[in-house]
Amino acid sequence: MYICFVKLEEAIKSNKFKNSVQKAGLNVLYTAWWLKTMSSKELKNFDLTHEQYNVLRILKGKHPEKMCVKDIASRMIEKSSNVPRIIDRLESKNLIERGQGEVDGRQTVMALTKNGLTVLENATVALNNIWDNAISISESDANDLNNLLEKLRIKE
Amino acid sequence: MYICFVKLEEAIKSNKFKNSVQKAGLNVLYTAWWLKTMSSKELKNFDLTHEQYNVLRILKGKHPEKMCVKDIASRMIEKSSNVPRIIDRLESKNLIERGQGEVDGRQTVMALTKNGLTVLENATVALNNIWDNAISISESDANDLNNLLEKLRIKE
DNA sequence: CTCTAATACGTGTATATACATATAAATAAA
DNA sequence: TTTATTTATATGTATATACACGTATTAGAG
Repeated sequence: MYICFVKLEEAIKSNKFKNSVQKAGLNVLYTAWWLKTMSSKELKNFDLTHEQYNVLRILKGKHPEKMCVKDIASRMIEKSSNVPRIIDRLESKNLIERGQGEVDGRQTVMALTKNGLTVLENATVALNNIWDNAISISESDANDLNNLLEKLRIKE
Repeated sequence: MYICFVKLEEAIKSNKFKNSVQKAGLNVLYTAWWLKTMSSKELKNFDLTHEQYNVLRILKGKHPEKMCVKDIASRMIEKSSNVPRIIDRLESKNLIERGQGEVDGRQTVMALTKNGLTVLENATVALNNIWDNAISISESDANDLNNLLEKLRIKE
């Protein structure tokens, strides 16, 4: 269904790793690329990019309350995302409504439109389906994976 | 030293996951972003992007033999990388030398320059240092992580 | 051998990342 | 209050991603 090499060695045609830690880093990068590619293909059916979907999903977390740019940015997976520009595109597609903050005049606040909520919900169903079908790992293994990834990121 | 939230819940300010599998997917995406950001900051000292470094590293694998665009592309971690344009930038910085393929006239073949090899080697030392210091996981845990990631990508 | 199809690469476009800088509003300091 | 500083967002630039399409060259069918 999707390009996917199970073995990292096959994916990048190399088996020269400094150690297992370096291999794990590259494996995380490759797996992330695979997940993003898979998701993006599905989201294309809804005329959404991965990042646009992410913003919509974050907005739904507070719906129908409005959120400001900063709050959205702090919830993004990729912290260096340029939220104002992602918002531009969502607004031009009438998926969100944007206005000036009333309490703080510097803020731009926004919320999902009715249309945005519908698109998000449909996209979510499709995306959940894809993930359920493509990711073949048990809940227990997923828990182990979560623990290992958080172990990897620990700062001393 | 670097922005890093150990717990995913903290990183994306959410604990509403459909299940552990979904959380693992998001965790992989966040960890990949963290690794890339960390690496890019270091590579900036060598005026290289993550992707440019990746191409140089691939070229070194065959050095001093020349490689064609297709061979490089097949070894990239992110398969949708636009290799010709990454090459443009490496050539303009005199890190690689590019020419027409002799056997197959359609091919563009290239190899590291002396300067490119030096830059790559220095960047590699710095990058290995960063990874050794920032990634706090044992070889044994790294092996488990590799197995789980490859399990996740298995197609039935 | 000629014509067609496949392949390798380059280029164009929309969107995103990463980061520097600008602008306007709010807060703090004098 | 007036000024200085911080904060929230917008904008600009270089590079990258994702993908469509164009072009030249090779390979294959007849």
